[in-house]
Amino acid sequence: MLQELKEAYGFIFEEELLKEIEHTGVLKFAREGEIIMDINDYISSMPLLLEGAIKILREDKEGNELLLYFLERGDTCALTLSCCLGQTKSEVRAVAERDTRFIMIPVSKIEEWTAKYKSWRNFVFESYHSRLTEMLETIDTLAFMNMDKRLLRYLQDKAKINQSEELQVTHQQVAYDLNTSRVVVSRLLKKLEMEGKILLQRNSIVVHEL
Amino acid sequence: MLQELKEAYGFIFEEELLKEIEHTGVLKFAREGEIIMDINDYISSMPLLLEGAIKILREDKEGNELLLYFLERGDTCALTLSCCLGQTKSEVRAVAERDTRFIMIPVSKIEEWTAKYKSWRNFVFESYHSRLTEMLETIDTLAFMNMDKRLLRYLQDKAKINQSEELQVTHQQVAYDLNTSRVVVSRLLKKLEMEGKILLQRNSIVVHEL
DNA sequence: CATTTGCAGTAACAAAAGTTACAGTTTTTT
DNA sequence: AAAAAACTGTAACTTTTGTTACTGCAAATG
Repeated sequence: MLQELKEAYGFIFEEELLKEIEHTGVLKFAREGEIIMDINDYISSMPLLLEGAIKILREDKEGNELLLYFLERGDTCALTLSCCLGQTKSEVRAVAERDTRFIMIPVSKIEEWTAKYKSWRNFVFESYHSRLTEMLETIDTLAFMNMDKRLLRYLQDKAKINQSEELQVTHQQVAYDLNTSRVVVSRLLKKLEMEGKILLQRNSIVVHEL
Repeated sequence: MLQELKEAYGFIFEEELLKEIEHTGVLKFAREGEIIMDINDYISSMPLLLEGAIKILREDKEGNELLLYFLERGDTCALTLSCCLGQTKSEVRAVAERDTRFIMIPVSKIEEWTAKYKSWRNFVFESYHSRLTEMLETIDTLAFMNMDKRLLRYLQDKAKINQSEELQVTHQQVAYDLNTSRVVVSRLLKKLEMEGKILLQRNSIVVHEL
């Protein structure tokens, strides 16, 4: 585990903290599609991503979903952090976007390290900053962009996070993430294909403009 | 200043910290409508609200605006905090919703107190939590609600923050906050009036359901 | 191999939101 | 007092998004 830890966090944390993480953290693994954390779950530990990617979703009372953002190696979820420290339930759902490896850190250590290590404090604040920024970007897309732009942006983000131009998704899955309908997605995808920005295949979308 | 400080923050901060705040903080005053902090401003201090209310806005490249949330007594802006600590430019605009009194705390002290006072650490984390929660609510309204619901919710929030059922606003001002057009606002306001939820007058809207 | 299921394409229509234009007020300015 | 500016209401129309329904095709299943 130490080797993997160093690759993802060696540049931010000092040797001693890495050792502590290795010692107290619990290594976990989630298969693609697995729900790592759900809405209303009580959270008592936070994840440090080693490999893979996680998508964070919001849901309303009717069960409509919306993708908030992706997490990748070196990230943690500030919303989870916030839940941990405030002893509240999770406001979001975390789903493995790909097969994912991560380390879970218990709340007690989070607080302890905040007092003990400056690098950890910085990491925590940095995480809050990143997540706030990503939430702002999400708000931007919702408030200022039409569905066609949102869709293209989504495809580009997803391609980046999966490190592949070819996305193995159905139109329905895309529709869920964007909280719209399958028909709307099919329609706009066709338009994007006409414009030469993507290529449509059965169960897969190839994104050209990255 | 101490008296005012105690009223707003006496229950959260210990005596010693209150004294430090009184000593290093700079008391400021902003008239209704005044821009307290703008997009791309470099931020080196964070505000603690004593009296009044501030609205936080987002803007895109075309100049379209969107209200994110309100701050009131006892609040601080986690986005500002985040900017301070990360030495980055402001991502949002802060405008005095009413005449407002607040204390500005320089970055150096923010960091110093984070190490020194547990109550301050809690306050900082609590602020992050509140702001993340409010951003999530903003996202909910954008992603899951139609304009009529968003409008009613906006009016209720605004009435609450201004501690008055009667809002002195024009339809155009409402339209700016919700990033829609004046005509749409007028149309939906009329519908809300028909449903008995509000009363329309020139330059003012009376909100019944709170 | 026949059947069922899941996926994509598209038409036709409905609802929500945005746009343009103009009229009738009230308020402010000159 | 007359003119200009600001505010609201509304009609008519467009664009965007959502919904329903049906088709054809591919993949999975028995």
